[in-house]
Amino acid sequence: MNSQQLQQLFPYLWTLPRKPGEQRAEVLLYGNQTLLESMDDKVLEQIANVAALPGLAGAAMTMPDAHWGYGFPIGGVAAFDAGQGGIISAGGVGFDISCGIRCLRSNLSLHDAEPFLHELADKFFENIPAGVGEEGKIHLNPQQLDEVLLGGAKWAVKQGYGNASDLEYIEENGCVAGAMPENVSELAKKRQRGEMGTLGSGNHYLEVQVVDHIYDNVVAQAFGLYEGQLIISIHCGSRGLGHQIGTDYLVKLAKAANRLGIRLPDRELACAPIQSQEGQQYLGAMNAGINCALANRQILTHLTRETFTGIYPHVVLETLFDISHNTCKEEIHNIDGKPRLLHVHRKGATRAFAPEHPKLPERYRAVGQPVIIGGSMGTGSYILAGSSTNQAFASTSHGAGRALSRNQALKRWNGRSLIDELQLQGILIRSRSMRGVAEEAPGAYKDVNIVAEVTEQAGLARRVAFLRPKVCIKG
DNA sequence: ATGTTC
Repeated sequence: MNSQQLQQLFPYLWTLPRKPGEQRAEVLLYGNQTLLESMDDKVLEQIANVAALPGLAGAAMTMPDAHWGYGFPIGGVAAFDAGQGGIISAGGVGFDISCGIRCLRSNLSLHDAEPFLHELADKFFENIPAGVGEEGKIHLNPQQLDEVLLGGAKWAVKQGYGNASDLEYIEENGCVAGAMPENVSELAKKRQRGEMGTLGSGNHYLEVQVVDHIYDNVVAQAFGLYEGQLIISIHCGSRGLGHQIGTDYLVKLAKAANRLGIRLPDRELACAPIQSQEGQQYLGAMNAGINCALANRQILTHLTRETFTGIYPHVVLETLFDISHNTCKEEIHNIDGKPRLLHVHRKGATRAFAPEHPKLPERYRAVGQPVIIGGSMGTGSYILAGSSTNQAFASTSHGAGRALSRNQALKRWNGRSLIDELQLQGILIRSRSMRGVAEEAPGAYKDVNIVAEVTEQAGLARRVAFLRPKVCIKG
């Protein structure tokens, strides 16, 4: 986009001035000039549309990694007040409900693990189901699937996948309230019955990484991180179930908007008042989708431990944190100094509670919530910590963010040669889809280093550690 | 993101 149309408020905060007669709330864009210039004009159009939706509280915002999405931009944050006619939108959550990252810290250094990295890559590839429509070893009957939707990661731990300590370090302790499996279609449930414990495709991955650099020693110590340490990150979501909920409710919410006379600036912004029947139905289905994703990452954590232990019996893998970046959450935030209960849509945006937030586990209370910014294949990831300077409804960036579309990437790169190039850099890629690898070429993403740096400079979160990839399993 | 044009 052309940054001339924006007005700079602070070094890393911009606004889009309203045109005469334009009826909408304030739009705020976090970033520097380079990141904003590289964004599609559609991002601006989309976030201005969001700012025109009913019941918005405060400003509609984009994070430094924002890019064009369905209706809402990816990297978009918008909070709505149910009492003021505020809406909920499936496009504001994203198709992959509760897509997120589970990060595990190990008791091994890269030096210890170097001799068996190839074996680790092969075994992970063998044991972690990945790819479109790929099913796992777990097949659930309808009643069991409903239990997943109600119980989330707590259900998974009860089944023997992981332990109680995992739950302590998952957002919402592994299970959100308000899930209503009865609001999830039979088709959505059917699609999921064989997909628990699977990675999926696209930008999802399981990575073995090494802590390459520590930015903040005090916070790193609280997070249990040190240079040279081996880390595992699992990026995935609610698979077929979440996608089907999104598809189902786009239609239902569009009908509701029409029935209730809500004027939509874009039909992709299908939404309904939070207090309407359809709004409540979607909330119940979305919360079921969140629990599905939390259970999924918990089972994948178990498979990761099983695989790793098979190669290196003394490994200990503890959950550092598990955080989603596609959700709508009911939270209390201050608007003009007054606390209000809001529904915060974060689509491709990570929650980042500041130090002393009551929902944080004791271990992290003094330093803030771990925030995971996942990089593109082969480029590295960042661990950050929530900051008291955040004024974006406790939200921050979630990843590098695409710079080129999947089609553009396919024209420019070849999967096989990318894998060869990365292997020369000491990064082992395993994937069944060469097309998928080409679509995920590192060059198709923005520079994650700049995203993390600007995220910190903008006061959204503080950098704690940089993780360099060693093994990457792609869908 | 996605049984990748349900």
